[in-house]
Amino acid sequence: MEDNTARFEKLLVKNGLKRTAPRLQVLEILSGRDSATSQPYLEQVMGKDADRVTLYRVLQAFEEKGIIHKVLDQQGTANYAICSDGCSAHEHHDEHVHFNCDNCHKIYCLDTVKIPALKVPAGFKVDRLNLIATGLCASCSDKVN
Amino acid sequence: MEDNTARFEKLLVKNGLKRTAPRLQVLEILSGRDSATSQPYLEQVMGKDADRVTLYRVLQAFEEKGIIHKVLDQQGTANYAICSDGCSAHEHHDEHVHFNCDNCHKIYCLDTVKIPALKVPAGFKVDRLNLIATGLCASCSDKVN
DNA sequence: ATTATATTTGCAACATAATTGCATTAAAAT
DNA sequence: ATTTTAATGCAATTATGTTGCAAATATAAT
Repeated sequence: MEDNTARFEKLLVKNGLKRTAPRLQVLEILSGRDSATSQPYLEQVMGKDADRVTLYRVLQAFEEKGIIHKVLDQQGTANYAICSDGCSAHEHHDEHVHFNCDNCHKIYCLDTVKIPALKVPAGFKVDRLNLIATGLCASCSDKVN
Repeated sequence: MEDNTARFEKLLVKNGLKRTAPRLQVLEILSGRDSATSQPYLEQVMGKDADRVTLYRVLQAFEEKGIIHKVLDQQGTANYAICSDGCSAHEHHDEHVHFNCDNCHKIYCLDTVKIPALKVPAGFKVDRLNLIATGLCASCSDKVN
């Protein structure tokens, strides 16, 4: 599947968004990475191809439509990853665990790991869960040993 | 136990920190609240009693010593809460669940709720866990009904 | 009590991150 | 082709966090 572009264009149209260069570029970059991508990184890679403000707005629009989801890392920096197919504007299915590596600082979406059920005190109504595990990723713990 | 001040002074001395007005004030404010407190709120309450920079440094020093711990809310804003007694500079015991209310935006430390054990893919080494639940707190879900 | 010291504070300047308004441009609809 | 609507880029502004340094203050030493 080399023709990502066509796929992305469809994705945009489906969500009522126009097919513009900055938007396609963001989708290309995000899809080409195995972990969530920080806003600063995107900004750096895109360079002068797109204004900083445009990037913010693209990310915001994508998030609202459920095309991408935001994960905050330990420092509170926003990181973005393309949502799996189940996501939509109204129903995010990103309740999987995010893994933040202390060494390479990548953020992995561990789609296979589900967050166990949780007992909360009476009266509390849980709507969403966000679990961030920190430590060493498989690749980095290999190198250390 | 109305004499918090004496208690706080001891806490500072124990951690090799001098007993200064801004530090005591931060401890007073944090201890008087039932949920984690955001940096902006602290800044607002302290007003011109302390410089913004001082506040940052006080919070940083407290965190390093294990006197308080930081929780990031959904927006990535730093929130602080006094650690329970088990905490120290070297060993934070803040692996409990934090609850972020959508309505009042308070952050509760649910000390009683433990994070369930987690299965991660081979090679990943988990060091710390941070689980944020979002929804309605007991007080707010009461009001709604 | 006074002085010495080491820490802490407050200020100024700077750096980074994010938002808003508005004119211009580009995409889609007619 | 023209119109309409959405998106971009720029400038200005606000929020957030950091650093260096001189002045002030808490504690230890005398």
